[in-house]
Amino acid sequence: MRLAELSTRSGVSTATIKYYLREGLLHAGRRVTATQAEYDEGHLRRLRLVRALIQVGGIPVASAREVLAALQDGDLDRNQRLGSAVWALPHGPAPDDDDPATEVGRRTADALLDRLDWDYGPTADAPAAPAYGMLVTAIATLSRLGYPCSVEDLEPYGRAMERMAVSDLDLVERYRTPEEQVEAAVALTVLYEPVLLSLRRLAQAEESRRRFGGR
Amino acid sequence: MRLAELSTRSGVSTATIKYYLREGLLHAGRRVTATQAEYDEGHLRRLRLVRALIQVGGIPVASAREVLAALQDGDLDRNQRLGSAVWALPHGPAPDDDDPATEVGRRTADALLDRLDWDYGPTADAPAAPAYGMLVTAIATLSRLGYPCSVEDLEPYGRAMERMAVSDLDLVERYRTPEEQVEAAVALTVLYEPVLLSLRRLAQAEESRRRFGGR
DNA sequence: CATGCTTGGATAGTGGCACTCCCCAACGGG
DNA sequence: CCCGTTGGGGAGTGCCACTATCCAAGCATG
Repeated sequence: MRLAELSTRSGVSTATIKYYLREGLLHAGRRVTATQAEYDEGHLRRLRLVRALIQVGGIPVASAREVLAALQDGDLDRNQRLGSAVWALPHGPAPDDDDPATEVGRRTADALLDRLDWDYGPTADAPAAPAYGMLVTAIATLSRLGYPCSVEDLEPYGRAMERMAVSDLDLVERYRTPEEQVEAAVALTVLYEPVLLSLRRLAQAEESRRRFGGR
Repeated sequence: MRLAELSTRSGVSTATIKYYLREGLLHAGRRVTATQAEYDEGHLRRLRLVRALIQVGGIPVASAREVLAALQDGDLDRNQRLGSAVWALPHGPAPDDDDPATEVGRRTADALLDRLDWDYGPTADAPAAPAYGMLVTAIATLSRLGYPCSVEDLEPYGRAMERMAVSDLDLVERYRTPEEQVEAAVALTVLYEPVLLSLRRLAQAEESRRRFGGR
């Protein structure tokens, strides 16, 4: 199909598609002549994924490019590809080690990961995952504002996420090829985030209504 | 204290503080002379909250202003204030009703909220909560990409969020005054989001490692 | 009281990001 | 042959979160 058809079928303007082509989020179509190119269903599928990551998942174009590059890096195995894709997702400001609250955050995070028996914190031979820094920063910020969150407060959240991860991976394993699995993992990681956050806000509203009354 | 001291104590540049004052995120200091103003601990506290919401919570300045305005709206009771504060948080693009996938999303969301026995969906007399639209959009996007998520898939996530909401509200009720409670609720809603998301990513990495091996 | 630094307020400018507009040369159907 | 359409590419736009500059009014010191 031509660019114009890719545009109407995806609902993305040709200008934006050309922008994504330039930015490397979409690979070029098969060149038919010097001035025309042919796109296929793969392009349409990829374009829909890109839009979903950017618009619904809210991730920046540059991060999306890295995530997608990791998806199809033939040099990596399945677990590594998944790791580097998630690694490329935005993860907020790094912990500020000049701030004393960061020390609290780091200790709490380490104790929590230890309690949960996960091993993605910093070690001698591997750098900490970006999500680890994100966790430290968030705990530090809460403590700076005077809302301490202890390991005991956090452990149930960790356990809940552990159960979700199991069902996420179950879902991923329904797909046969590693390519499909890695793409599914990325899509589920990013697109379940708004699902979780909206459910949390709805649950809070519901619980607040139950406790404090009214609507 | 003077603006300069507020700046050093908060770690925020005077230029940025002046910007927040202009944008109404921080109320003006007590005017001492025509060209000098005095700030207090309340300003420092508010400034730290603003920075946390914007930098760690990632919410835009305009949304932060609305959230903070809701916090101190004396005309509302506790539940309403909490509701309108959370209402003002960013919630992504609204569902696109021209897209057939939105219909799927809406039906799934309605069935889910019904199953969970929550009542924050759209009704005859009240508009849907923004988080409802966020949920519909996310489910619709997943289904458009070919990742259907059924009510059965989502219910456990909803239940998990229900339990989190209970412990969130328990934490909020530790505070005595309604002002403190509402501020705590907003801070916990926003700042636990990165905690949850980072724990989820770490849990996924851990589970992926367990299933697929390696590190 | 003169001088020179600081303070707070206002206005304009900066850099990054995600597009979006416009032009051009090359097709290609009638 | 000719005129509308296509793809490529660079420049421009609008928004956002600051940030730099300017100015008049303090205050501090000699």
